[in-house]
Amino acid sequence: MQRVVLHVDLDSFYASLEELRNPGVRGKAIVICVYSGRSADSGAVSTANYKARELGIKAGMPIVFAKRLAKDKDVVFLPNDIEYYRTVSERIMELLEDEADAIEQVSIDEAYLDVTKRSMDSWENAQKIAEEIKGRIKIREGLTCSVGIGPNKLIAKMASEYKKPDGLTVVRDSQVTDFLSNLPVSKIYGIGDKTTEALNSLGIRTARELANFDTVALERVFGRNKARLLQDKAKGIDESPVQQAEAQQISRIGTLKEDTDNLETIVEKLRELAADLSTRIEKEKVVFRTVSIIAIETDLKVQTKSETIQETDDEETLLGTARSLLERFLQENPGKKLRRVGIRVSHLAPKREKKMPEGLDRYFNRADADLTQ
DNA sequence: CGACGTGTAAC
DNA sequence: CCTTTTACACGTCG
Repeated sequence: MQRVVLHVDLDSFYASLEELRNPGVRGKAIVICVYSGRSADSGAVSTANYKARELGIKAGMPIVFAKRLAKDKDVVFLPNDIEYYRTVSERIMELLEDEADAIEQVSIDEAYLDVTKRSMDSWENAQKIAEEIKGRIKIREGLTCSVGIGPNKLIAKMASEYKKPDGLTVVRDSQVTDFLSNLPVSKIYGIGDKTTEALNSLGIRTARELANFDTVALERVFGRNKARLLQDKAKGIDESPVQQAEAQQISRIGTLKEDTDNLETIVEKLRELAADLSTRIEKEKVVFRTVSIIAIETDLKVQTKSETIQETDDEETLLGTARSLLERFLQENPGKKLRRVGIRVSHLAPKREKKMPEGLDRYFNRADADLTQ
């Protein structure tokens, strides 16, 4: 079944929005930061616009590094304002919904669109739809985006990467092999540093080499599933549908003012995070069965601890469970101090509408819970 | 198999 | 000297 899939990626979204609402910074190098609050410049770069990227400033980099690169240059550092970015994002996603047979939002600034039907299987028509989308986003919001078009999500995603910013790249099914052939494996979506290293040590450097590599030998290194996944990617194969997936887990994480192993100090932070998480749980109308804490130590090593309980959506239960997990963690790791701490809920299920008076439901068997839609 | 924990990846 | 959030694969254990 041949498909036509678009990937729409808003160009340096956060930075562009700040330029739009603050004319004073237009045309300058702009760096959007997540400040952690433990010292003046602690935190990381969320987005750098293209002017800032020219200086070597990139997303994920510590703010202090970015400031060093910006030394003596005219660079604007701004704190992020996710609330505002989300508002604009929602408007754009609504606009995209009108342009697609199906849509899948993957992050605040990215979405896949299946346009197979409305393009009538024609790449030319798909390109017209993409131009239409780019025009609308430009007129309505003053923003540019990069669009990739391909026979599946993987190719659409890599096509949108191909030309940025304000790009439009079409990779027809007949062009997939050529598009990928000499691409370094590190540029394949889903292949990161570790996997690139492992592939390189097998002498594999390009997508073509990966696609043609002996499958059995690859399986010995990566296991059957991962090996299959890797070779599919290298061949541009991706059957996953464009559809909004239900959330599997929801989490919140925060940075402590200073490294500590003090129970009450950490619980205070957990309390904040649990409150925030509960708001989201309520908004999503879900219940959860598993609670985890995420402990990030001074050396940034991550450890998790989790417990599965009776299905609930109660904030007190959430915090209580997190607290007991934290107590266990501190007991098992005496002397270890935490830098950051997080809380997560998983095993989510849609919340059922209450049909009987408060509390009465506990007299009934809950074995049918899995059948709820 | 379900629960739990870790690693990898991307944003 | 360092953010945040999510997904998924996989190993291990009982």
